[in-house]
Amino acid sequence: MTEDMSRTLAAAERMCRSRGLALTPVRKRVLELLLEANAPVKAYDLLAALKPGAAAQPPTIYRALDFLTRAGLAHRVEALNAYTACVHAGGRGTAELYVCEACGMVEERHRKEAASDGPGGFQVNRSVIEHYGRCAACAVVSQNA
Amino acid sequence: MTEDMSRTLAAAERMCRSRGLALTPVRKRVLELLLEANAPVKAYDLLAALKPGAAAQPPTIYRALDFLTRAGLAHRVEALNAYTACVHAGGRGTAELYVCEACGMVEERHRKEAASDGPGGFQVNRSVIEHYGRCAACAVVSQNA
DNA sequence: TCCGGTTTGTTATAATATTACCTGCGAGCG
DNA sequence: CGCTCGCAGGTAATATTATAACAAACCGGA
Repeated sequence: MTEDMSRTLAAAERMCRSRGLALTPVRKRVLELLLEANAPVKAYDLLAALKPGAAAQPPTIYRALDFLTRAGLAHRVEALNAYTACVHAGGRGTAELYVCEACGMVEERHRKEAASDGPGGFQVNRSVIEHYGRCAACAVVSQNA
Repeated sequence: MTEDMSRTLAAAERMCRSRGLALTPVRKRVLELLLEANAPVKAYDLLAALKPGAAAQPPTIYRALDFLTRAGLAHRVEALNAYTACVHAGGRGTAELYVCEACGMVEERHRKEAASDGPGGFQVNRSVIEHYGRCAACAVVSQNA
């Protein structure tokens, strides 16, 4: 576990405490697994990692993911049916994800706010913004190939 | 079938002919179904609509949807696992979708460029941009409620 | 203590999507 | 014509992703 991860976890704990959210062992463990992975993780892979041997059941993981995403501690990567830890624990506003298709790395930017409402008076509640391509390192490699 | 739909279909046919793509009966029918719906449609709903009685099998519909999305005639709505016809048949660039959570309507905007490349030299191939909220009409209704 | 809410466990099943293999059809060509 | 090659679609089976429904455990406050 890197120092960054410890810091992010600690920040998550503080945030939950201050908002009265329960970061239970299961939830915390799932967040750790997401942080350890350097790429989006599938729900069933988390499930397998959660209780090696005595396989946990799907609702366990989906409930934890639901909690984490609501709390702003994780994101669902819609186009991959996968999940990734949020690096700006509990950050407000829309997260914009840059997913490298070569190495899996996810960069995250937070848009300041509420994406200017849409065309013809459309009121935006929630936005999904995901970019797929190659991170700088992988772009170089594929150039050489 | 509205006049708009006929026009869009005709445009799709022209586009396919000019690019040497085969808009076969199955594919055309699926596109019609997407156009008739005023909201994103699930793959299995299309499947049911495609061959009432003699249920078609999943690959039929997924192949058609794959063709249509590649051809730029339809979009997959990632966060809904659903599909919607593209109103700018074959338009280039990234489509940005505004999905009304009340009535299901989808507005579509096309961003001109290939989305400015991302942070730290990230090269974007493909972007998913989906906004969820309320269209102008539904926003008014919910205000009155 | 008892109650009420929240979290987790457990079983079953629903919904979404893909693999693999086969059939048929039409274009190009000897 | 007869061949074959490639694409489109049919079919069966299965993989993957997600939820429903209900029971048990836990925990704080009245």
